[in-house]
Amino acid sequence: MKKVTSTKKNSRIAAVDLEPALIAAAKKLLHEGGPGALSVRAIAAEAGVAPMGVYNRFANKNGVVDALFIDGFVLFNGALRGAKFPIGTEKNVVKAYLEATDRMGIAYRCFATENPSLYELMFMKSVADYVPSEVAMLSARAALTTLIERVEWGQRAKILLAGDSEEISQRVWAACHGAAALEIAGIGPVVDRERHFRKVVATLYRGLLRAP
Amino acid sequence: MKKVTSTKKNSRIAAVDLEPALIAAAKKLLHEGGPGALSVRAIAAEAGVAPMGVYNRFANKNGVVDALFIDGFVLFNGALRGAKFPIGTEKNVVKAYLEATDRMGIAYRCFATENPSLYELMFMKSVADYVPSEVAMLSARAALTTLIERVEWGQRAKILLAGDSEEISQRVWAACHGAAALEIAGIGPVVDRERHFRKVVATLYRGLLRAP
DNA sequence: ACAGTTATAGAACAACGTTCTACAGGACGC
DNA sequence: GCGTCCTGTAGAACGTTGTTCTATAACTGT
Repeated sequence: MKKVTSTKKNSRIAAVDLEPALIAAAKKLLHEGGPGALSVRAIAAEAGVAPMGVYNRFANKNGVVDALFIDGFVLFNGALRGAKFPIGTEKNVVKAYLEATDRMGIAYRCFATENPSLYELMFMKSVADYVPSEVAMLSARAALTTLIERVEWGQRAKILLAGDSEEISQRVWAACHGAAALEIAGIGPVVDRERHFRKVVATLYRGLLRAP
Repeated sequence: MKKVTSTKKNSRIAAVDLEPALIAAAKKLLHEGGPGALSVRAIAAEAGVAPMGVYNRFANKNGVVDALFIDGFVLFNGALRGAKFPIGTEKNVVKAYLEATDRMGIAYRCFATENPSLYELMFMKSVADYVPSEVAMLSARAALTTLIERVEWGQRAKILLAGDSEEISQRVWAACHGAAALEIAGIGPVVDRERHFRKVVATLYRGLLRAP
């Protein structure tokens, strides 16, 4: 084990930043083998360390899971924010807005289908006995904020119905999550899953329109 | 172990119909302790038998889970069908129809919130390494059929948009499931969960209306 | 250089799903 | 009615899990 000499006093720096290494190892295992492959021994082995290495950095296995959870929501939030949003100068604002919501739906689905195990971990309790920590819940909350901003934009532009933007945003989230979750679980007869997902989002937004 | 004398030839009947007893035991454990409490040893002990009793009746633990899955979908389908549906003689058909969809949404949410562990098992992969069998998938499919019937009713009455009723029904399902899953997972800031759930369903159906 | 702290590896423990191994007791041919 | 077969039973055992314990080795501050 190579150690890094520390400059901080009264503290000892461990093997080359083991904490990120463990998280990276866990992420890799999760991605390649699903939640079932996420064992303390496997994580430690992947990071080239003994199982105790995990417990020296985290309270327990769920501590690592929590890190994945938080990291996942950062990625998730970034994916949502990556969907270009109309500035408001378009001639047909409603059309532009709905196209933007469509892009965001696509981004949502892409995140879920490209990282199904991560998505399951974040939303589907796939890791038994794991309950998100307080800070994890905050990072989840941050992702909702993105949705809220989009909804409030639509409300200000008089495109969407007025009302509690937090609650309305969660309606959007619920629709997206439902479609994504059923797709990941392989439940339902729908074959063209992407089209279906976009239809779910579009239908919900149609229901939110001020003047349909 | 009390045995039941058999009249069938060349077969031996085991302790008082152990199979249903094991399923009942599993159901009780799931309901009281969540998916984590569902262990082969616990199921067997609850049914007053050795762990091998499980393997004599089922292929493995997932066999029991599959039974719970199927049973859950029968219950679920019954709950959905229990929501009274308009016959079509009402003076305001649209209003009656939307009230019926509201009732069905409430029934959906009731099932999920009253049997959260069962709902997780059915929809949220809460039992690791469990994949529903073919027949289990069929029972899940049967529940969707109920939704399809309701949607097709609305289409025939010219209330809802025309289109692939299977796909449209799954949109409804996705919205319901999304709201239920987020509620069970405790994700999202919404406080009045019942109101929110009904809003989700209502918003989606508004998006499906022919003439809003 | 020495004392003290601390992360480490590896063994150990309980519980898990599953398999193996005897054994007991009803069902069948006679 | 009797002996044999078969089958469901209990209990131990195996490998793996999360977690804890223990002894050791190595860095830190003086």
